[in-house]
Amino acid sequence: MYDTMSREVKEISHSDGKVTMYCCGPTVYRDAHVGNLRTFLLADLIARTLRLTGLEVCLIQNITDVGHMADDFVETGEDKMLAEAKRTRTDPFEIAKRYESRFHHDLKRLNVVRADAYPKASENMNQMIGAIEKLINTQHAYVGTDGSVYFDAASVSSYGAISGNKLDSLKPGHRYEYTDEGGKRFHADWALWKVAGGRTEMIWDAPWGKGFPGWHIECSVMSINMLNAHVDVHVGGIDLRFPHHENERAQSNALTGNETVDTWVHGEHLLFEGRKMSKSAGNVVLLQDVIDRGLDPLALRFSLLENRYRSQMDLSWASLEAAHATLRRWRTAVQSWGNSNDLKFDAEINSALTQDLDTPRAMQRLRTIEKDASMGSLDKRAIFLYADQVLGLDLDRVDEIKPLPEGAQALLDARASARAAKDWKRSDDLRDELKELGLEIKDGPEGQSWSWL
RNA sequence: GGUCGGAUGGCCGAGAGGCGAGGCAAGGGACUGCAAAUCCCUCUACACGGGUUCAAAUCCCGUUCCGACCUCCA
Repeated sequence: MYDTMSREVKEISHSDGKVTMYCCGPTVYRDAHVGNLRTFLLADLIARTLRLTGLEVCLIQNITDVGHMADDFVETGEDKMLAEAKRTRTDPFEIAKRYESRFHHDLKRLNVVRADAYPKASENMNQMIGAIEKLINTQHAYVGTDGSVYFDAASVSSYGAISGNKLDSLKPGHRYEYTDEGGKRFHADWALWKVAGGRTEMIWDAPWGKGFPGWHIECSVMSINMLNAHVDVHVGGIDLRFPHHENERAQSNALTGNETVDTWVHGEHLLFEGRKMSKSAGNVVLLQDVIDRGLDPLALRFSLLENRYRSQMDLSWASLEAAHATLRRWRTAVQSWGNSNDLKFDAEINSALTQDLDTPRAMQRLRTIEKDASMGSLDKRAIFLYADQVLGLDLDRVDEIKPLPEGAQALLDARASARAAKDWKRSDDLRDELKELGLEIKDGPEGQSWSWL
């Protein structure tokens, strides 16, 4: 995989065949949109590919339910969680709980294999406080003049290694007006613990007074605690490269005394119809929107697989519809190739996936196999099923046998007789009626057949 | 200003120095009572200017344009 820090494609490390993975998860104050899901899918694809090669994977994905945007408290006036809570007049923990369960629901619909654990910031408060104390004791952090605790960026000499940002060039003034937050010694320092100030909700007791943790510390603490202080692969969106991962790296290395993360993998952004997804552009697309259009949620997965994770990708309804059509065609084909559950190793698919996760090449290989007249059906099916272990498109899915809606059978029979009598008008009308019940009618040489729309 | 990516046919998009990915859309055909589905065919491109090479979409230099990140973000 391509490592953002060394800027090269490198082998994933492991110890005794076990790979530890960490993926920065969602802040649960709203639904994850399809762009967020692209990053979560990336972690899934890496984990599945590693497992395909026989490695054992332990994946941890955090859930931020407190503290996000704490650094920005002064500028925006509100924490995202609390703002949403206030807007909907709901307890902030209720909001977190609701969106957390929706997050899991979306992942399931996208066939993302569950992580081994989903630790929450709010449930790791003591560990975070302990880590902050340790950072203070080792001179990496200090209590600022406002009572909050800050990390001393300059105390980690290699700060900036991931993003290429140097402390000097981070000097304020280029794009943003520097707003003095008051308590810091140095502009690049960031908060580990914010004292509550006027805030009354989502605050905890700590040696420095009631308050809440900074956003970056949770990932350091959870990854170190749950993965035995070493992360082989760390996954996240490209925008987290700086400052989140830069700060996380500084904290983690200060806590463990060595390079905690071996490979930093960043997924590029997903655009929708040419523009970055944002509320103001009005082009935020949720998985539910895809489903509401009558598309299989896995059509989204299909579309995402057709692009490299390191490239910006432009998604559109046209590409989702194309993916949906091909997905259906593949499932029909796989079904027509038999019902064996055999898997067949394919060198090209294997090398495409294991060399920096080249999913488009794997998909292209499947298209070639689909058309290859010299290959037998059983082999085709076995290779498709082999690839599906990573692609996760449910290629062997057989449409569930739902009972026919009431009256549908009578309509089908009536249409069969109408066709026999060459009463085309009536036949077409009946076809329309059946369509409204969700049945698609196809006339073939052996008479009519139907399938679910 | 700093750092990093891009630029490929109507559209989306792979490209590993040398027999032109693929998909979508469109047009034509086969099959159909019609439709749908399926199959066949057609449309053949690499931002611009130099360079290296027998050979460049691919490597090098320059130019133009676009995007991302640079204390909100997946």
